[in-house]
Amino acid sequence: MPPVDGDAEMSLVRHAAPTLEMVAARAGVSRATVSRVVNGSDKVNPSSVKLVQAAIDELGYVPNRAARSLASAQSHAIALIVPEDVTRFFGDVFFASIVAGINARLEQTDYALNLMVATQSEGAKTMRYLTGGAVDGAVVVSHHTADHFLERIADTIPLVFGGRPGLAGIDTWVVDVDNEEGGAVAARRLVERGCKHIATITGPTDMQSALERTDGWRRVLVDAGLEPGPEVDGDFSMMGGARAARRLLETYPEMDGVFVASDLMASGAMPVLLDAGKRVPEDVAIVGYDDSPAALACPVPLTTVRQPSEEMGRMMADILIDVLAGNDDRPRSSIMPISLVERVSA
Amino acid sequence: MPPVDGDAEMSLVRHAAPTLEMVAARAGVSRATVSRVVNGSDKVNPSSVKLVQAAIDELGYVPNRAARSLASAQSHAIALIVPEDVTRFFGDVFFASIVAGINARLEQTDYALNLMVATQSEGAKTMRYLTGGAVDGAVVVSHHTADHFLERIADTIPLVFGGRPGLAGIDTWVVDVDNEEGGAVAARRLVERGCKHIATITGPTDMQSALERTDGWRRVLVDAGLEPGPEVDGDFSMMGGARAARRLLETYPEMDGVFVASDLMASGAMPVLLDAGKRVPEDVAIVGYDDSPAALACPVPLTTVRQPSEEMGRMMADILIDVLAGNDDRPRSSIMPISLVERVSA
DNA sequence: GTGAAAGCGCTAACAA
DNA sequence: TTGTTAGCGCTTTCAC
Repeated sequence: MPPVDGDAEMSLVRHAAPTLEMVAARAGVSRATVSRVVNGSDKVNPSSVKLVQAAIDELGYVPNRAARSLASAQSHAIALIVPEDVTRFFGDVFFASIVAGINARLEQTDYALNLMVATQSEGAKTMRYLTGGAVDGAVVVSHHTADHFLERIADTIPLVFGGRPGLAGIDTWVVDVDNEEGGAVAARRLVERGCKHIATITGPTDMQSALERTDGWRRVLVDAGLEPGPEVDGDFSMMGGARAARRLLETYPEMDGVFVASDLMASGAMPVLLDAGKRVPEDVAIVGYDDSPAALACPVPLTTVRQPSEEMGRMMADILIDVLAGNDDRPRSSIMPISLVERVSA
Repeated sequence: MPPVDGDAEMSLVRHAAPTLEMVAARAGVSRATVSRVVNGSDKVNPSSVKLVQAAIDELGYVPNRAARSLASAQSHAIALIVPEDVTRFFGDVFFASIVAGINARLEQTDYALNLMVATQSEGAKTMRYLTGGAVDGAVVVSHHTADHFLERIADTIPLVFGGRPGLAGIDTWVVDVDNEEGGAVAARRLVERGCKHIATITGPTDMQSALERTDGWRRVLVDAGLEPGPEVDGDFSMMGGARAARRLLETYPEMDGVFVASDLMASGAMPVLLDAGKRVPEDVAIVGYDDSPAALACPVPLTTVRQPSEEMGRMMADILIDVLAGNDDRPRSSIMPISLVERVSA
């Protein structure tokens, strides 16, 4: 009983996937040689290479990942670990861009990206997966100080953290943005415009990134010999931004410049200021943060601080790939620079 | 030369991962028996099961995925295909929830989720990956009519489409929402409230989902013996919603109810109406769509139509898993019901 | 530079 | 119910 056409159906004859052995036979060389060509070994006779390439093209050969992984003890996959609610994670444009960057870098390799959402209770399954050789390394992206199970993972496979500082206890690679400098750049812009009474609408005071932005803003004002204006919490939300703007209008009417620590808050604040009869940027200049779509949706196009989120993703992937290739001497910490996107509001 | 401690470093002694064979030895049974236990075969003596379980726990055994895949010709991985820009895709809360649902269902299995972003040019690499046995099946999520390369993939591995209708030419599984009914539910709410002059702010007229919502809205009004009010394009954006609201205020001042086809547009429109002195819901009732965070951020909490996006994701994964298990008689099309979230605005 | 041969860790007949 | 025996398709020494 020949197993050849065992499960062939009438309508769908599925050709058996070509194997390395078939390529070897077709090209008239050994399997080892084909393997060398496929993996780009330099010690192969050019003429053999040509033969093998032809056979590969002709047969449409694609190496079997499972077999390759088994033999080489490498999965050629990396995990994207999201230790958080997926919806909130992906709803954030910042993270979405990071993923885009990771993906962009990975596209140049043959690494596959596995999505691992480490939900509340199920840390155990994730652990088994990650430490069981399913992936060669992982990228961890999150707002929060990460969970402790990551510590144990970190000494099984290489980890690269992104977005925010990771664990205190472990020594892995971290890619982050310079929030302090972001706030500083925004403030500098306002100062250079000639603003004298500069306030800020901040993010929640229990978020590290928010605090750092405010620090940078304050530093520049002080350095410029200006009295820093009020700091009002806008909660990183649109409504919060509007509320904060109203408050500033009351308590700080002389305000002629304001750094709003997220574009979303700015898109809530700006209409309030306009409604109050302030011209933007003539009467009050506004600098936002994020360079999100909201920045363009504002009544007056928003000058804003851009975070290189996609580049961050690319960098994270790049580091991991490099480490996986054996170059684990990359710097442990990479702080990405921010930049100012100049539009109309300031 | 014993290979045992070949690459052990001073600081990091990595124990060799326990294999099935080691478990078998520890439990005093054959490898086949261990395999049966691991894969939940029912033809194993309970006492053997207990022995094997103990050995597994003790050794911390985790099956090697590569070996399993190679031997069983199944990857135990499925792909999430995003034929679109990642940032835009994940920025959409609707899709983010779908991914959450897919993930939730997959968590109950040992399928891994591979993220495949089929970017512009690189269809070829994706093709090779998908048809090369790297995944057992795939879930495709997108706004758009999908690309043609998916057709070729569809006859290699099972595909489940979600979000919006997929290709015309292929016969696979589709999970979608009932947009027409969504518009109808919204309109019905307005009618039942006693509104007589009901307008709608629509999405872009070149999007299928937007058109269907308007159709449902119109149908209900006509059935109720009401003259449908104006349909104004709000572009699915906040600014567009505000613009549309202003337009309605001018051209349709008698308006006492409005269906706004996305919460984002509603959050732009509502402030305009309030500013014009309209009370919500007393003077103008508003029903939104999406049940997104924006619905709660509105000045008046928004009554809105909820799409079961997470359930959709779960359903998609469920279908795929089922099909992969051999039950390919699942209905080709699953239309998920929408529901009304009742808050204050209508 | 090339080939032969021995596995990687698991599953899946088949025998017992 | 259990054990034995072949491989799955690839990489990788090791001779040549």
